[in-house]
Amino acid sequence: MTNAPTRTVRDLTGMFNHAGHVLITRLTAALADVGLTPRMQCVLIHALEQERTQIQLAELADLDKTTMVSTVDALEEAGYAERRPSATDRRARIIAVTPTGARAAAEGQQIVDRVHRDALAALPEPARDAFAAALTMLVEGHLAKPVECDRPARRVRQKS
Amino acid sequence: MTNAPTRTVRDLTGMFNHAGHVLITRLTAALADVGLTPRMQCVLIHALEQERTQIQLAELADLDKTTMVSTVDALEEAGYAERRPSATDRRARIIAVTPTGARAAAEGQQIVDRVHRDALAALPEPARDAFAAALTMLVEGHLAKPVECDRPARRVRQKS
DNA sequence: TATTGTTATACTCTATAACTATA
DNA sequence: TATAGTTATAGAGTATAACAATA
Repeated sequence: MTNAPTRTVRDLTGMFNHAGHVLITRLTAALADVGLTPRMQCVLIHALEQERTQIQLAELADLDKTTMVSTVDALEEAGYAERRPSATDRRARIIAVTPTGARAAAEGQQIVDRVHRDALAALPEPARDAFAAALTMLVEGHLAKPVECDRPARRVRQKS
Repeated sequence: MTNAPTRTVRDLTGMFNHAGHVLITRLTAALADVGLTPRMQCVLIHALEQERTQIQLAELADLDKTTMVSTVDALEEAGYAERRPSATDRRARIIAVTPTGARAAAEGQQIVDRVHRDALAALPEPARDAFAAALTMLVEGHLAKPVECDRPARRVRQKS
């Protein structure tokens, strides 16, 4: 018996996109309870870890710097964060998380983790960790970065 | 020793979205060689299987019927398909694939399969089929459909 | 009254360019 | 000259509503 060739997987792309979209929808609905969007939550968490500028946060959250502006606007309006001048670079703004924002972020992270855990819990125990490990391997390896493309495809820049 | 709790997976949503985006980019670049977009390819293949109306194809390709109009426009312009009146419903149009379109679709499917196979080939053999099976299980099961949501999240309706 | 296909339009999000103030 | 943040705008793609023809 020879090794069976890898079975062709139909619609792999569609499955990734579908799963991502459903999860974004769930995160959006669940995080609304604490006044956050997935994007705000992502930025808030990274801003909480250490002093970071908008540019640094944009990089971590995979956002354009222009998108970061409106995200920080929303965080300020919600009272969850404040722009403060950097002590070392007068061009840059440190995003300081308020106590209220820190509480929201903590609750938000529990929500995010729960949504993700619930999703993976649909897999039988032996497959669960292997699936997560394989997905991580793909995303960090072969699927790490897109090819350059004349007509760049529409993108969903949504993490969590 | 008790069972270890499922490790929290960071950024599961982000990984799905990222993988989907990278694959769309690759498909878009690769399919351009045969004059197809991923969306055209998807519609063409389903139209080839049997006589189908635009609405039926829209359902299969997960497209809005208005998006289907422009997709079929593109297919006609490329000479890959034609709108023909349905024999049984004078409102409906059957999308008939031309011989040229059939050849393009066949080449396109090989391209799609190759891109997907290459992606999965990045996983070690024992994990490959298990990963595909788990992803399918998630998408058909727990992540089958999004929750209803006040502010519906932006969507990438891209299959293949 | 409901459905197919079409058109037009609004809306959301991304991408780009230009500008300021600093470095 | 380059970078951080901002603003404005263009661009791609989705969603919605309205319409004509037909069921």
